[in-house]
Amino acid sequence: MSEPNKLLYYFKKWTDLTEAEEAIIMSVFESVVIKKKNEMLVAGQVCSHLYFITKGCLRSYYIDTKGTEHIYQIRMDNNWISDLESFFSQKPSKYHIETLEDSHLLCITHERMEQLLVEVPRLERYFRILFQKAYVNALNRLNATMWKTAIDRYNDMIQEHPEVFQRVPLVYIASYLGITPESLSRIRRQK
Amino acid sequence: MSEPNKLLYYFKKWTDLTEAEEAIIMSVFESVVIKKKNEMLVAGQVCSHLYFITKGCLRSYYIDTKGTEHIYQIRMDNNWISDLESFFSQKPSKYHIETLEDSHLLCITHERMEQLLVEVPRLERYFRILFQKAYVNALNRLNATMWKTAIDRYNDMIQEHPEVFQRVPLVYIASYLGITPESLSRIRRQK
DNA sequence: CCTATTTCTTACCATAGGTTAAGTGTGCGG
DNA sequence: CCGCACACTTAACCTATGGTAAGAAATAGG
Repeated sequence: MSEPNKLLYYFKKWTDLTEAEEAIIMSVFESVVIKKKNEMLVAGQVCSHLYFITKGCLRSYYIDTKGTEHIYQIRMDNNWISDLESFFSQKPSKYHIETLEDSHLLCITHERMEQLLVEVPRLERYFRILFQKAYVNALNRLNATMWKTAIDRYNDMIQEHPEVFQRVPLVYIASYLGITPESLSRIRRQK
Repeated sequence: MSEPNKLLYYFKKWTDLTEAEEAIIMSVFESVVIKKKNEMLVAGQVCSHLYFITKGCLRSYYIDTKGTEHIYQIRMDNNWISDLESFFSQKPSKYHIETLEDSHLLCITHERMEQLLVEVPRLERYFRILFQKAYVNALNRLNATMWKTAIDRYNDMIQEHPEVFQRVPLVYIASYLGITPESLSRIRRQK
C-alpha cells in the first residue's frame, strides 16, 4: 500500500470519502523521509506541519527552566504527531519534536490543512473522533500519573505498548512515565 | 438569553448554522435542573448523556481500590461534561459525575447525538475544535502534574481559575491538583 | 577489531508529599 | 438556638522518588 493510500485507509475507517475527495487529500499531503535525531520542531518556532507517521518513531518534549528534557509523547507507525496548540493557532510552540528513527512522514501545512477541512468537510468527522479519543487517553494518563505508583504505570505500559520497549531507549520511556531513568532502573531490578 | 440559545451562541462561534439546523438542535437538547449533590453517573453504568452546563458546577471522579475518590474534572457555567469514553462507546463507565451546586443543564442522549451529527454534519467541526482544545489542555495539565511542584500547580490554578476557589470546597480542589487536603493546607500556610 | 559514546545500573542521601490522628471553626437543619 | 456534620488546619512521622556521582554494559563508528 502506498503511503498516502495508508492515510486514506485510516480516514475511511471513520468517515466516507468520494473519489474526488480522495484525490484532493492525495494532492495536499507531502511525503518525506527524515533521518534519525532530526529536530522537526524547536521551542519558540511556530509548528508549521501536522505529520502522519507511516513508518518511524518520534518524540515530543519540552525543556524546563533548569534545562531538563521532559517527554510527553512517543509516537510510532500510523499515528499523528504535531504540537496542535501551535499548529492551529500558528503561535510559537513551547515544545520540541524530534525523530528517534529514520521516519517516513506525510505532512501538511497549517494553511493547506484549514483549506482541506473546508474543501472536504467530511474530514472534520475523522478529526473529531481522533481528538476525542486522544483526549480520553490523555485524561486516563493524567489520572494514572496523579494516583498510581510509578511501578503500576510501568507495568501498564509494558502491557499496552510493549513495542515501545523494543524501539526506544529507557531514558526516554522513564521521562514519558514521569520518572528519572534511575527510578526506572530501580523498578526494573525489583521484579 | 434562553438556555438553548446560549448553546447555539457557542456552536456558532466555531461553525456556521442555517435556521433549519438551529431548529433541529433546539429540538434534540433537553433542558433540566438538577439539585446539588446529585449523582448523574455512577461507575459501572453506561454514561447516557452529554451535558452542557448553562449554570452550575459538577465534578467527575473515580474511586480507587482503597475506596478513595480522585477528582479529575471540575466544570462550571458554559462547559460540557460527560464521560466521553463511555458515552461514545456505550460501555460501562469507570467514573462518577456529581453536581456540586444546583445546576441547569442541556442534555442529549447518545442515540440523539449520533443522529444529530449525521443531520447537522457542520457540528462535527464544532466538536472537532472542542475536543482538540480539550486534548491540548489535558496534555498541558499532564506535563504540569508530572514535572511541576504542587505549589506551582496551586499558583497556576489561582491565576487561571480563581472562580473555582469561590465555589468549590478545598478538599475537591486538592484532589483535582493531585494532592491531599493536608498538603494543600500546608501549601496555603507557607505563603 | 578497538575505541568512544551512548545506555543503563547501583548506591548514597535529600525531600516533597502521603498517612495518621487530633483539633478548630462554622453553617445549616431541626 | 442548639448540635452535628462538614470544611479546614496542624503536627509528627513515613515513604516513594529525586539528585548526585560513579561505574558497568552495550552499541556504533572509524
